[in-house]
Amino acid sequence: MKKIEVLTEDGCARLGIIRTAHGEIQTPVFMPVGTQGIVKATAPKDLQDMGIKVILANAYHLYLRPGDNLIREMGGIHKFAGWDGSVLTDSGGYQVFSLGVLRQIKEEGVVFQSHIDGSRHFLSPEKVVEVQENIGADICMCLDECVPYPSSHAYTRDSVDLTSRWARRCKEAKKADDAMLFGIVQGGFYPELRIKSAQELMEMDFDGYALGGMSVGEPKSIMWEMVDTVIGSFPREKPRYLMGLGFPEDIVEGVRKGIDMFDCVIPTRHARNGSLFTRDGRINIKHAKYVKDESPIDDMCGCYTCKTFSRAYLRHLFVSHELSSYYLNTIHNIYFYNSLMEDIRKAIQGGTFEAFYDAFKKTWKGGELQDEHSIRDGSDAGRTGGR
RNA sequence: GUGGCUGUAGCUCAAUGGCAGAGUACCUGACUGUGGAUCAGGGUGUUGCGGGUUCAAAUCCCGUCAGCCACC
Repeated sequence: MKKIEVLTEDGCARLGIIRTAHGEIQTPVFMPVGTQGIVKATAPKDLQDMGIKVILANAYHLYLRPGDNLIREMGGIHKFAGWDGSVLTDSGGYQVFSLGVLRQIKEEGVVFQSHIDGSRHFLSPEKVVEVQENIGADICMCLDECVPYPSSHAYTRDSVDLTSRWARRCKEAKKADDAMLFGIVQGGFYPELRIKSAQELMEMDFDGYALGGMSVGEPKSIMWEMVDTVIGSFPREKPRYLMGLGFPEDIVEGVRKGIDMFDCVIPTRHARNGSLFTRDGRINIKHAKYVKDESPIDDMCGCYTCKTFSRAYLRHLFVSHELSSYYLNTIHNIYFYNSLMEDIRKAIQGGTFEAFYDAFKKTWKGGELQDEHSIRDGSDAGRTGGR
């Protein structure tokens, strides 16, 4: 069954539509992270006004607090959190990885301690699906094991096997017909294990395929090599989701390779840390050099923050720890990412994505020190992809 | 007016004759399926000022200025 309608393709880049119980999502799409069902420092209306169609919530966090059963009693996450758009929930597999000290992975599932109160919990693949259905997610993710970098071949192989067994159990546990369930490809940075993982998941026929365990400390060129290794084998009519990425340059690169969906904490977390995106790269609003800067963050940006405030005032708000700083910065960064995705879709639609890609590479300066590194890696990966 | 106490980084304060330090603030960097969190790096100084003693003074002596307290 068709889970994404591919409207047009430009090279490997795809323009498409994913239809969920809460509307249509044009792809390629960037999903802002809203762990608690809401994007930090914003209100749902702000995102709706910008044209955001889908956010990413987190089953692990919502399970611990306020509890998935409570959310179900309150009518589901959409009603509870006042969000009409689509919601994708991450299963908590990544939290098991990132909160590693507290966890124990067994065949049955994961035992872990709450980071909130230290209480012990057990999450199985079945439980994770139940939690996401209670929450009322439009797109659910399987429980997976995200292995650190570097990990041995033997450990990674066993981990892929476990992730596949868990994926099958997730698939069998799923009841809700109106929700999709995505499988997550693991395999660390061993091409044959990535292929094995992808093939085993495809045999189970998920609604979409995610690439997990990326950007965990490995060189970017290796990460893109893994994407190249498996993406060609994915079915055309299923969404492809690169989990946890990334910076604008990562997204442009991913789209070029055929990725449809992205999520990342960067635009929102960086906003709260004063790091703001412009069409040339990133600036940090806390820097003293902006103390009398009357210009907006980006004079080409159409967001409320840029239309209303100077860098000088935004710096003042940030330095003063004024709450509005987090709001205004977040609004800007999400608007920036959304505009980037609109531009990308427009380019694919017009068959000019390659030109867009080249122009982006030429003008984009990434972050401060991160710049050269990212662009160099991106270029290498780009050549590989072009062959 | 007399006596006493205090004066060191933007702020609060350490260092009792031996390389002028801490917390905070500030400056800089990191952050990739979110802790507005956190982590890493940086000392930014006429030790109120001017003399003196000493191999060596924030430290001891003299003078002076400022703030505070007590007493005329």
